[in-house]
Amino acid sequence: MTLKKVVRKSLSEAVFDQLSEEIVHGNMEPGQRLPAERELCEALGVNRGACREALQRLAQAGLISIQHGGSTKVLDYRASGGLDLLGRLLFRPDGGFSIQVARSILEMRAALGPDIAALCARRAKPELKGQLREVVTALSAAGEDLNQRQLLGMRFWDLLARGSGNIAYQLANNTLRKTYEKIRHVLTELMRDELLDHKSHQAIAEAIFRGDDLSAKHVTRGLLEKGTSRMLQFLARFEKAQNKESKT
Amino acid sequence: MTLKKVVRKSLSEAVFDQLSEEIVHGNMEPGQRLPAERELCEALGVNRGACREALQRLAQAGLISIQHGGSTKVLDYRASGGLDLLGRLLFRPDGGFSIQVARSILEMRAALGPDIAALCARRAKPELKGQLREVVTALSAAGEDLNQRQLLGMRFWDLLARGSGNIAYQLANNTLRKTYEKIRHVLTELMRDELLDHKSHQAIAEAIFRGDDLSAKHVTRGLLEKGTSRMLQFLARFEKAQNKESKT
DNA sequence: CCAAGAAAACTGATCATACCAGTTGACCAG
DNA sequence: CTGGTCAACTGGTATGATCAGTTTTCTTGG
Repeated sequence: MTLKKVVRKSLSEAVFDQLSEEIVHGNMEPGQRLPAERELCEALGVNRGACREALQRLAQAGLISIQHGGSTKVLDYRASGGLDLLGRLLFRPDGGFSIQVARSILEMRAALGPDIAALCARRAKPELKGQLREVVTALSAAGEDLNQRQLLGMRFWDLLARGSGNIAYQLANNTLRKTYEKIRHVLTELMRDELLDHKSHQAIAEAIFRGDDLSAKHVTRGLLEKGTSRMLQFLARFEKAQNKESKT
Repeated sequence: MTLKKVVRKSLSEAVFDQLSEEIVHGNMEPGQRLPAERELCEALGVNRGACREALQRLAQAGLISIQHGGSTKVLDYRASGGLDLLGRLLFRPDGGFSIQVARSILEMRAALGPDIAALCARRAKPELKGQLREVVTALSAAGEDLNQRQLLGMRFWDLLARGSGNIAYQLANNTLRKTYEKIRHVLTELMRDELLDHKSHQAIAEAIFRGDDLSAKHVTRGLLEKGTSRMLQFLARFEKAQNKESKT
């Protein structure tokens, strides 16, 4: 039996979810006016405070623009949204996930990963190296437990991002991790090869231990490119099938 | 005469700014309890609604964790913050900016840029190529007007990110652009060489026009590495001077 | 004395209502 | 056509009450 954490949603969060979903996947055009707060909260059956909290959050996410006295307008999320939108974009209303967004994430990962590893090799402090060693040890002990390997993989990348001394990488990694956590269970089998490639993970760690940035970058690139191309290949086939299906 | 847009801040935004500044640059430890809403709004002299709006936004930014019934706790922004934190991290309380954060941003830009250009060369549609051509034309007409070249440069990168067909790059670019807009005026002279390197910009555009991804990547890497290393060099000198100063 | 359970105190969540403040657009005088 | 006035609309602030969870404290039965 696997127990799942009960999610309790506040009203403002429910409103936020509904509106952002409507903006991202619905039929709201950029520039379109949102109903006035008083109308909106009446239509949604919630008090104005909850409604305002949601609207403020939407504005922070770059999905709407609020102007005192004027009306609230929908923005083009592609031009003003932040990286945290990835999670919402990835999942489609029908329950599946967007292949285009998944590809985007994989490409970004492949572009950043090697540089993160290289910087980590150059800058990591002894304490972090120790933690990294523990993760590698745990990885070699995890055997073929793919779920466990995914969790350790996240920790692996968290450490690399931290060790890179690059705060932008750390923050981007935070966002990507949050997105990954939501989708990793459907990717488990697809990532099998990458997850089981213990040799690469070990080689990256060892390159970092000895401060060999070039080697760290090179091995990381190999690991990610192999995993990425494999997943992209699969996604492309999947996409084709999906298109064919949607044409019927 | 240069007119600057008047900024009007709402109460909730002021509270948000103050608290996030306190968390990021102040002395609040992760795990520390925030005062209860009722105390907080009294201490700040604002109503509870404004206070709650700010707290909800802080939670969305990954700076605090709110729990119904329990108390609100400060999180470790390095482990849970999103990329939009960059802007706040970049600027220090004393008015200057953090060299470490600036370096991070430059490194990220250097890692992403070449891949963005390559993907754009592979995927850009005719319409986007047309817009890109206009920007390049405008750049060649801008002469040595560095301010104008900065603006066109932003547009240049916006187009590349959009043309890459990679939504993650677009969203990351949005965040980086927002940060850049806040600091670009102090970087103008420092970026002189990069801004005036019209040859590289033109070469990137032309590589994109003919779908030559490898060339686009290569030229972009050259442009960014040159600009980055120059700025990093300067920042390193600056950092040294700053350290020396802080020791006295 | 201790552990289980009830009660109290505390915290965030929701609600209703009133009023303040900025924007917009229609209208009118010059 | 310009500038000003005013009414209607929109978001912002304020207050006070109540609901709903969590944490702490205290009681109680063993």
